[in-house]
Amino acid sequence: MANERSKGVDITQQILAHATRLFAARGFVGASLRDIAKAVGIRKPSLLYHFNSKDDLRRGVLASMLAHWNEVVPRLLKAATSGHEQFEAVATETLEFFRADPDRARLLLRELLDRPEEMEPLIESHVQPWTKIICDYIRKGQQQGRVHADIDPEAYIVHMINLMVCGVALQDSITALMPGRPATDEVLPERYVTELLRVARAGLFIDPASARAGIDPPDALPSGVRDSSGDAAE
Amino acid sequence: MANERSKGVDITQQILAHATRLFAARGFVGASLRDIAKAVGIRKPSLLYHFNSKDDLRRGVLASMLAHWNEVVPRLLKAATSGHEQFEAVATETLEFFRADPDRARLLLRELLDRPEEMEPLIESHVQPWTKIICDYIRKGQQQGRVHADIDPEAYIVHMINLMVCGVALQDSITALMPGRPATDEVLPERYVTELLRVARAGLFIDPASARAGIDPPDALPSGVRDSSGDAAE
DNA sequence: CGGGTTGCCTACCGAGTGGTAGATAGCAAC
DNA sequence: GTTGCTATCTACCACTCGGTAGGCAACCCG
Repeated sequence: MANERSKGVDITQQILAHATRLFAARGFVGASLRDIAKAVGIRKPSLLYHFNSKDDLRRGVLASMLAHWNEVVPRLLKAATSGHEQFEAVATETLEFFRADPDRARLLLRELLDRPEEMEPLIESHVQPWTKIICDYIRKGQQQGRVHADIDPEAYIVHMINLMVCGVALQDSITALMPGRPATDEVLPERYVTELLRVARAGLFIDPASARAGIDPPDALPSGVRDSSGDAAE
Repeated sequence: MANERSKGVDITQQILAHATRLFAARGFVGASLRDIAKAVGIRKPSLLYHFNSKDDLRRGVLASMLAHWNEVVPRLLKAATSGHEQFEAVATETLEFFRADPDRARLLLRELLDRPEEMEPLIESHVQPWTKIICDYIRKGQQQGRVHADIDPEAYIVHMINLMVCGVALQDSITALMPGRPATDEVLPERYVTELLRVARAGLFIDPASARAGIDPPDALPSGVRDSSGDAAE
């Protein structure tokens, strides 16, 4: 046993991976340390050698997810400040972060339900700054007349995040609402995310085609107010 | 029922109420029978006299919620078939069902995460019929040119349900993203739901003002006709 | 070589879990 | 009174939980 002491993957990373999967699937209290250790292929005390307590493991799993999030942040920042297709880039980049591993969405969702007061500072530090940037983007679009004037930017962003996180977390179970599941298991998720992005665009842009053109990043506003025929704000 | 010989309120209903609250707050495994019994004011074996097992109690809680849902169904049906403001009525009626008791949303969300295969038939039987009705409504609106042609009706509905359920379930924790929380605790939820309904309208209607006018309910056109170029954009 | 560290193990602990057995008290009908 | 039913209780059960104690083998470094 233990011939391969220097296995290719760090045992700590293996523990984090399996813990993430089981926490996401069964919840924190529902996934026992024994089960996690068994999934890794070790005994429970060995697991507790790497993480001092179950709660320590939970924080490690959370930190691991946030570390992955921080990896995509540079691309997100670049996309948010680039000249074109800002909306498309930011939205799809964020969505793909969760789609790449739906356990991230499920884990985040469970933690928000179980420990909202503990998640609040994490949310504020990791995504609050983004909301400000996107709010500026939206308000600029409103000045240019490309974005609905009656948007509440902060609330809009919260709803879009909600849509992405919960949409991915519940994708398997909630698509039971959509008919034609048999034989279309491949294309259904695509329909699902395509419509999600369409809703996001339609909720933002007066002319959805503007989503691809983007909003002029420079502070100038030469583009005239286009097609503001029926502004039915409340 | 309503014999009222023992107590003013049926003890079974008290158990269901407290179990709903604790299951929603801590999850099924996180809420113990002792805690639920203590909340009611009885001992654990007394609770197990009314519900044969913890799983029996869980099914009872679920059945209780579905019973409440069935109470609003007639209003929903009336709203969906009335001549005007169909969209507004159905959307707000559904949203208010969860807003009236956010534990319903949290409970539903947790069950979808914990037991998706068990929730699937419940979803199909209780909300699948509604999606068909609303899909017809959307397709009719597309024929009339009031609704975006590139909507995927089934997917759109799933996203709106997702938005309402998860939006209410996470309202307290997710609004941490929105600044200005202090001193505005009263108006923030209103901003939140107002924007939610705005997103739903904007995702549906080409001219959001149509939401209040509604779509002509009489079948002016044969409903079998599909739109001409309804393929979703990529 | 020998001590120290690392990583994993078996065996065990107290606490808490869902669930059961059986006694008790109130009440209604005969 | 007696019987029977309902609803609650105390006491207890087997089991699982997170966590600890201590031993053991393999490595690193002097």
